[in-house]
Amino acid sequence: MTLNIYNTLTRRREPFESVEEGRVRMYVCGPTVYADAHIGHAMSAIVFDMIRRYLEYVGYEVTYVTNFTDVDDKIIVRAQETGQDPFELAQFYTDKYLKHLSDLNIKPADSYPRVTNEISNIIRTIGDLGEAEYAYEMDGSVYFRVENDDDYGKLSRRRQEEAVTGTRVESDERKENVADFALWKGAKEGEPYWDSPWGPGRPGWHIECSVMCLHHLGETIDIHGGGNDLIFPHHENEIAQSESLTGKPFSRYWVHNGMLQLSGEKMSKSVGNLVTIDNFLQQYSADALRMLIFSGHYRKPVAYTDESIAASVRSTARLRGGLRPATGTIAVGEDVNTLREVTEAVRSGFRQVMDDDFNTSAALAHLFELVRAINTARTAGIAGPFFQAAQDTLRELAGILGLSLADPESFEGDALAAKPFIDLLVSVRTELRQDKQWAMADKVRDGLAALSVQLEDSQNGTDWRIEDAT
RNA sequence: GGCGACGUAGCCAAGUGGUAAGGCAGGGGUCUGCAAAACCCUGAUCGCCGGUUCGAAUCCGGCCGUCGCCUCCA
Repeated sequence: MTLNIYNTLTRRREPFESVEEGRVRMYVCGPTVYADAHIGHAMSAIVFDMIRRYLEYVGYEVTYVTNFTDVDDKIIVRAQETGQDPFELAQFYTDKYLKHLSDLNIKPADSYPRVTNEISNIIRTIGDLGEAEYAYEMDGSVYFRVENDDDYGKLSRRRQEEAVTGTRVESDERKENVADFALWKGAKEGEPYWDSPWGPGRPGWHIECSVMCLHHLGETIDIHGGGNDLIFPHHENEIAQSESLTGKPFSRYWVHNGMLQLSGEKMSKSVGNLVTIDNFLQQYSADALRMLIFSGHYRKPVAYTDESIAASVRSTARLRGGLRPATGTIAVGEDVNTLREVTEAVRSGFRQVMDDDFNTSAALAHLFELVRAINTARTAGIAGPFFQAAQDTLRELAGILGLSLADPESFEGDALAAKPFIDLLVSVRTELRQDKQWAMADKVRDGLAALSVQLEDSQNGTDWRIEDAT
């Protein structure tokens, strides 16, 4: 079985082959840090985290780089509005975003380059582009000369003329061509700047990613990722810059995730229809968000609604239920063999569908199949190494999707503090039940349920767990 | 206007030529003092129209609808 990945560049699924055998270099466009990140940003980070984890699972050594755009127009505007220093503002949101990544169970990148740390490389690269006639200066700014790049538009499948007929692009600059874009922006009064051969200014948006890729990963990387709203102009322009400079393919595979939607349109800061990551995590678990995203395909849009997230919460709980401990002692026999077979089938099935452009939805279906087998086995009294192995497999495969399957109570301090009291109530209720005082026993149970503590009676006694909405 | 994606049961969603995975919700049942959890059973011919084919949700054409990009954007 080989991994196939849909490549935006060719609009086809292609067998995955990395430049260097056994190693994958991937770069994922990160956020511009000027405001709280929302769960649309989280979706992108989660999708590429899953891809990274899967690549590692199938044996690749992955070098994962994701950047921060920490100087740009929006940051400057925001800083002016709030009277803050733009660099402090960017630093604040960078730190916050890093915290979010960790809260969302996203594996740390190998490096997190920032534009402001790459200025000298950027200036040198712009200079090289200028020498090669791909760039020209005008009034202290430098532009990329699209006309000299003969395959410009190959990623977005757009021809230059078409960009012009859109007419929403109003360029009041005297660029040679309206499609030309800034590599270096001359600083206006009051804006942060760095000195350059073209005077004080700052990098354009696209050049940073080209330079950071080149600097941190090399001339040709394996996977370049981001949201599909970046295809044009951002990634198109990155290709133009990088390939004009090196003469080599910039990235072998271009991978783009679909947009997270709220009320029927793309969640975005400019529209204002957003749920911040902070907000989300106050109410739900990181697993629930992953479940929502992975229940569909990463390239398709995902609708965020009360109903869809509620369903994700429930299905996450179902998956987690597969990890409940064995209750019996049977370690051999036909039921054990069945469990073994299902475990193996699920393991290979999972891989097969993930190999097909990361079909997480089908992968989850396999996980649910395994959960059912485990639950059936538990009910049949199965325990021992094969029961353990089935649960380990569930944990491992869920882990590839970045699902922690952590019991919510384990990370809720309040629940931990309440534990002795709950245990006490449960033991009192057990005595009431032994005396067949059902009314009182039920009152205790209902009371606890109202406080989100769900009791479960079984032959081995009474279990309880926090039944929260996450 | 240009480029692109999508339209599958109440909801979410997989499935790229051979008679529709999975999850959530609902109904019935087993278990239980009752409940919860778990397990079993239960539902769709795939936006509409036409075409290709022995055979199409899957291919082609048209129409309708939704979304993305074309401007900052994960």
